[in-house]
Amino acid sequence: MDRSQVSSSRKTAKVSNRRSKPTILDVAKRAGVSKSLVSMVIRGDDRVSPIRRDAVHEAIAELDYRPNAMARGLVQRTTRIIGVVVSDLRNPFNGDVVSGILNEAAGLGYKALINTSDRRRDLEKDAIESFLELRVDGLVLATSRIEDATIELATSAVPVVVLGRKTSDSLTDSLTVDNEMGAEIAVDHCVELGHHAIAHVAGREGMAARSRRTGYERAMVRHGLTDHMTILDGGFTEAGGYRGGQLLLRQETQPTAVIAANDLCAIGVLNALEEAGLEIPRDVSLVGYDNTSLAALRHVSLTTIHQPGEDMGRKAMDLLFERIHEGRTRPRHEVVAPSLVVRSTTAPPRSEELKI
Amino acid sequence: MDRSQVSSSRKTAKVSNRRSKPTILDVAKRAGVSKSLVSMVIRGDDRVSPIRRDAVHEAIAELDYRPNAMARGLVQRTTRIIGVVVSDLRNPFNGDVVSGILNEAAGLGYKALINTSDRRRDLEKDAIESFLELRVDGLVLATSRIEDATIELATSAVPVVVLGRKTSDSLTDSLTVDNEMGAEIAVDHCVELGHHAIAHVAGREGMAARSRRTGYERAMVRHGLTDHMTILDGGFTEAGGYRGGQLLLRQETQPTAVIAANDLCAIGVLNALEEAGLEIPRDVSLVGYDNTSLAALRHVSLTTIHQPGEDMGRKAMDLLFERIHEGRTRPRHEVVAPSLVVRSTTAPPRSEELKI
DNA sequence: GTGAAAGCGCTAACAC
DNA sequence: GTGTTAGCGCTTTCAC
Repeated sequence: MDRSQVSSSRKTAKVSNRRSKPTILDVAKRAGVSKSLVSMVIRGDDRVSPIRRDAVHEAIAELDYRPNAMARGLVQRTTRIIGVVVSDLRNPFNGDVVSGILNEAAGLGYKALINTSDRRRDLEKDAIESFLELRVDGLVLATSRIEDATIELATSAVPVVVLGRKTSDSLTDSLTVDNEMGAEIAVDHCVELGHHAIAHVAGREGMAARSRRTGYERAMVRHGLTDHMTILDGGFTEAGGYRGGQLLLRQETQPTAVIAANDLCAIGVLNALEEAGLEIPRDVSLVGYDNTSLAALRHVSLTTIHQPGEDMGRKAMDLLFERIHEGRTRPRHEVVAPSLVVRSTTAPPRSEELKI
Repeated sequence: MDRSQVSSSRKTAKVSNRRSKPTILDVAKRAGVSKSLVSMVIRGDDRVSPIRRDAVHEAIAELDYRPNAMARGLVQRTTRIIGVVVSDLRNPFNGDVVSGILNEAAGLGYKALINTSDRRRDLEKDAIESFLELRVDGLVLATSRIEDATIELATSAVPVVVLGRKTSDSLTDSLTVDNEMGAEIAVDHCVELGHHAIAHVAGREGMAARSRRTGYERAMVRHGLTDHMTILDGGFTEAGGYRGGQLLLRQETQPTAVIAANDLCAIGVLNALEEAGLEIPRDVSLVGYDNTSLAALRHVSLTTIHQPGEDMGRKAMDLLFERIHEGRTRPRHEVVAPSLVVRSTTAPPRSEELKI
């Protein structure tokens, strides 16, 4: 009711009226041209005479006009927006992924918007639903525990790429890091340094834990170190690593190198070993996994396996683009390679122990 | 051209046609009612007969219909979306803030979308501009180094709350943590434990560094410890803390407690002190700032100052809501209180040193 | 080169 | 209770 009063007074108070924003029509009137002319200027159409173009630009500046993305999206049936759903914004790795998406998206003329389920599984569906109602052009799902049904739901509406796990349906793209390979690289590194007795403090649950364990086993077999294989119960937490470290100390022949399930776990192992008077890497070499900011701490300086978060983000955006603009319909399941970051927790074994 | 062919064949291939999504009209036809009836059902209007309501719901499910948020937004002139711009998604603190916004927004019937400038100042404006074109109902700017002009630009279009620093203009709401108070709390804690010689390894630049330093000074004066005041050059990094720690070791009368500029800095101090053979907290007590995940590590277990990120997010959303729905126009500048988290790096001073 | 007119999908009066 | 209608702000043929 008072809304109509406001809009009827718009004509007299164009600029200062902060309630209803100027429309393309306001710009057109002010510049003395038609709506469509303004539209063309905004889109950079070159068959507009310079005189009018300037007039339009001036009017836009004076009115502080900003095109309405909803109106445009409605008619163009595309938003040039990619929705990104992440499970946990507190995890810096997701920050890397998002950063990669953002950069690649910008280069391709897209914008990315992020929504998080805040670790709550029931919110993942909401987050996705919101994006679908917004009519995003594509979706990146970086949330490992999401339900298959939810993924299919999204896929039926828009191109989707799932990060961090393989998808069960055959329609959705996926992008994963090769956890087996990561663990193998870690073992290879230790072997190259001269270690034979290499233990693994394993994670407890989830695909990542299983794959890393498998990779460890495979590498040990490949190097003919089957007899030296030791898998200890640990977990992805510092406490789990500590537990694993204590188990390690009780082994009759003590390993000279340890591959931890992740960085946090490695810190736990470190604590347990140091408490027992061992020195890292003099007495025992230690490799983490994930290359979190923890590992980079000088105080820790952990040799670890890096997952290329930014690259994954970029790649995810590329996969989306292929579907949106190049009409690809066959799903792709990309696997990216992790890499080794050598810091100060690995070294050749002590000569005494080499003789064992 | 072929688009029109697609839509003309829509009638025959309603469900399986994944190209153009069903509209409210498709639902209406299928349910044998009018558009507006469907609209009412979706909005939960209770003056629709149950028979028709069911028919509509059925049609919606069959067609996998999803309302178009853009079309709705266009006519309602509101999106019920809050835009959140953060400078760095790798910083877990921002994760807390976003989480708070999200939760509060959900309770108030809003959704929040996040965009990041990825630490690049030139992208902040873009991020904001995108949100404004999307016609978000409000904006949370959690990016400390943003330019004043950019803030004003945003404020002229939509309610804005700036996090982490006071705003210079008198229109925008702001929400800050009291850094002075935080440092004072840290000093108070040490004094209560019996310390007198309390040093501060300061940050190098920025408002936060200055405020924490001022808070330290004020508390020392308040406790009559002016003679014991020692401010060392450090920085917000681990290396900076290490440097500060070394300076500390060179003091003629050595402090029994240290307040670091932040947690990272505290880790650096810790390293320097431990390398010199000192034990924490037996020989020296240490307080960090920020309560990052680092501080919680068992290996570190740092007493520190916590900033209530989630609360701030919630509060930011509340401030926005006040403007949007309660028509507040006078700006509010809220300051929230930090709190002390006691862990294992602080203890009473050794009795020998008490006698000094 | 430029303008008129027809929608994009939806909501909100307003009739009945 | 239900249908009709008039836009929301924009792009896009299609004339001129």
